[in-house]
Amino acid sequence: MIAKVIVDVAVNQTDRVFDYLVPAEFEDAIVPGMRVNVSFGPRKVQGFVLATDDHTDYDRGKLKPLAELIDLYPPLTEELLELSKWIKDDTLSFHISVLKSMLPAAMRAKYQKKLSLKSPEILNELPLSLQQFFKDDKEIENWDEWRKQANDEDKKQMMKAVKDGVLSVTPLVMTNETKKKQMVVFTEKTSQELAQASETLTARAEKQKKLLAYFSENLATHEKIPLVQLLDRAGVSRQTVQEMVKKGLLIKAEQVVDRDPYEGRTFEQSQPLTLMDEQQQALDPILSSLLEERHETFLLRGVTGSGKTEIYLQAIDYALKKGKEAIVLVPEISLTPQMVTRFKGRFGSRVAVLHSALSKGEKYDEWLKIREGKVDVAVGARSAIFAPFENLGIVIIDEEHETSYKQEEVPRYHARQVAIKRGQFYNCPVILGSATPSLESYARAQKGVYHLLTMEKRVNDVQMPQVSLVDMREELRNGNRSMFSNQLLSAIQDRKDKQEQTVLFLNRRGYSTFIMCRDCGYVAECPHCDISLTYHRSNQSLQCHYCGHIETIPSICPECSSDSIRFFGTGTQKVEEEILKIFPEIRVIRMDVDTTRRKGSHEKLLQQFGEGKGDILLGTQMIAKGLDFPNITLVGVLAADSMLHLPDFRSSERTFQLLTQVSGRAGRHEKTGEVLVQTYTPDHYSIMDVKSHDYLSFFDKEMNIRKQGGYPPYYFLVIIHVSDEQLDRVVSVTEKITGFLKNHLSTETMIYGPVASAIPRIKDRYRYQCMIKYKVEPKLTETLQEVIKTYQGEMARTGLAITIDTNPYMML
DNA sequence: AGCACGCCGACT
DNA sequence: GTCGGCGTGCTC
Repeated sequence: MIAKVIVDVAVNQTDRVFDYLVPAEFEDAIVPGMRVNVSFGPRKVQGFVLATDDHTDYDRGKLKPLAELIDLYPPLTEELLELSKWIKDDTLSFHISVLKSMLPAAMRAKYQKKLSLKSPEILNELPLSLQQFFKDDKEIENWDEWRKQANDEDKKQMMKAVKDGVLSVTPLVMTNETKKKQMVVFTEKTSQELAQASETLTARAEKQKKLLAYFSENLATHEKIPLVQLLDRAGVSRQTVQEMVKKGLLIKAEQVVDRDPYEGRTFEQSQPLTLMDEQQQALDPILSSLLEERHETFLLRGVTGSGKTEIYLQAIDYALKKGKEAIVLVPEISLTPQMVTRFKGRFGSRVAVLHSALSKGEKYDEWLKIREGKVDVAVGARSAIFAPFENLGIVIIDEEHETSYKQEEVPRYHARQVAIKRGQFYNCPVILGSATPSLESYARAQKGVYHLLTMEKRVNDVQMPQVSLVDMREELRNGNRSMFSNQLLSAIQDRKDKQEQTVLFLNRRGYSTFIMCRDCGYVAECPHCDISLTYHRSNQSLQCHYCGHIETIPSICPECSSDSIRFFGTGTQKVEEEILKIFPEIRVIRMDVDTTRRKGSHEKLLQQFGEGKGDILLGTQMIAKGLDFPNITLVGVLAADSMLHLPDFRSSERTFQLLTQVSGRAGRHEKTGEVLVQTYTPDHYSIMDVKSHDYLSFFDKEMNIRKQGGYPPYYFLVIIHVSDEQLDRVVSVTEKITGFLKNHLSTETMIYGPVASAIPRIKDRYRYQCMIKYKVEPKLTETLQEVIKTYQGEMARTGLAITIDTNPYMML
């Protein structure tokens, strides 16, 4: 038997199957989708079995046998293997990169080199300084790691010893998919036997008697108790337990436990809510698609607070009743406790949550529950789209317009496309939900490619919040130079008086604190990147967000020696300070990367706010979504247009989506909500349409602009990034690529470039790009592959880097 | 990617 | 005469 294997060597030349002989002992066990260890050239690597058959085009006599099977059970299903082929073609990634990204991080191979003494008796052949590392059978577990922290002399000696054959290097392939283990204690004796044993103990053995008594009173024979728990409950020490183990009365053992990240938390069981007419009308077509086992993509556009989640829940419930499984994708930042609680509350322990805040091990455990069929709902961020279900009944993508569904590293897949592929395979519906659908999706729904479902009303006929625009130019003219308009200040005061809550939203994107000289206009910039340095208050430094360069804050301008050098821009910390200056008695809960870094702090802050322990919730992106507190009646947006002018054709769309999203936080229940949007461009359509809650109007205007500019959804995009330390090479390579594309692609396709990227230099590397806009281009993949092939040698030898992004989201 | 093979310069 | 530089090519 022959196995077709994709090896874990991510380069162009090895991006194809390699044939291996399957040793007779593995023939019955081997299944496509399993990981295997194979020798590949002179080394050992991991690989994935794509298929097994009896055929090979290679010289049979030269085939190597595969070394070992890693899995008892294939982590990837046949369907996921097929899917991986489509993704690698679509995104021009290496097959191995796609396969690896389908698995939880804990299962991805780690390669290390172990350094050990050839034989123990030659220890004294080593230089004296190195002997400490190898005496008493010691070894260096991770040679690459060791080299990073060792001094040069030791390193040199060590390498010489390897060369002289005193030390040997053993390559290891490993993973860390270990399940959590805990020590448990149990007894094989009956309680009578324990009581008898207790009497034979001396009078001084008080603790031992106590321990035995605890066992005979509380635990049945063979019943296991975790060691930590036992110590706590019986009130004895480890030594006492150890003593009893020695005497053969108790037995200690290691046991694998299921790590449940939500252990110990109870979720109140929720029942399906009665749907409003509009909701029912949206749900019905989904249910019939489920009933008829027909693939269909639905675009559910429902205004904020229209009850989309309830529709998801009921659709899933229906799928589960048919014995099928469900995947729910939620944007990373909105994987809030509130969302998890709703799913856990309805489906209880049938839900696995793949949360970015979980540890590698916890994620692996959740993944395993899916693979082993212990759960039938997976809720998670982007990568949860690869949940290894085998009888998928429905896929839901909440906040479908979110850009985080596009992976920005290789493989650059979009979860929406992957979801539809899986839906087609399983003949099941895919639901894309959003209050502000992406232009791509809504255009498809209009064309009838997706089935459009609309909900214009909020649940219980709650009114949409009143949105007012505050013209900050006007404020400036009236002498208000602060970041708060008078209107916003009095509204905050008003809520404080009424004991209602306020959400203040600061959009940090394209808006950071930088340092500038007021006399000569000097701006502190990174010496390695073409970008200004950001002021970090916590350690009083200037940092580059792209390369991590840190420097101290100059007290005088390095250019003109003036001392009027100062900070510009606004951060959440600054806003908090300013608020407290104006309203010293107001309680502000600030949520940003700094205050939510610690695990669980996100949740904690929201809980505090929910309990009314704060008057104002101040934050960035992360507060825009999903929060639902009845007492929020005011939402203030400090700088609505801060990202409107980013060099990205989606900036208007993002502005509209984000503002609509934050506005939706206000007045979701009995109390009506008010939204104040501060802006310097109040007549921009993306801001005006937020005021009138008019998605369709925004859609039409934006579509027009996309049509004129030749952007999606009218055209498809591909961006080719080229970077290198030498500017002339970047330019010439990009030029050649552009020319090549012009010669090989159809005449209707537009090719732009070479142009410098929006940030022309990062980490001392120059960056150029070339953009392709096309409608139909059957030769695209082939042509792009040709480009990669042409430069693969140069990329391997030198620092030249070329990356291709099909359907890019990051234009920078 | 790694690693071996292989063909030209400065050294015991 | 040999050690070692890194260009080239292969890995079932």
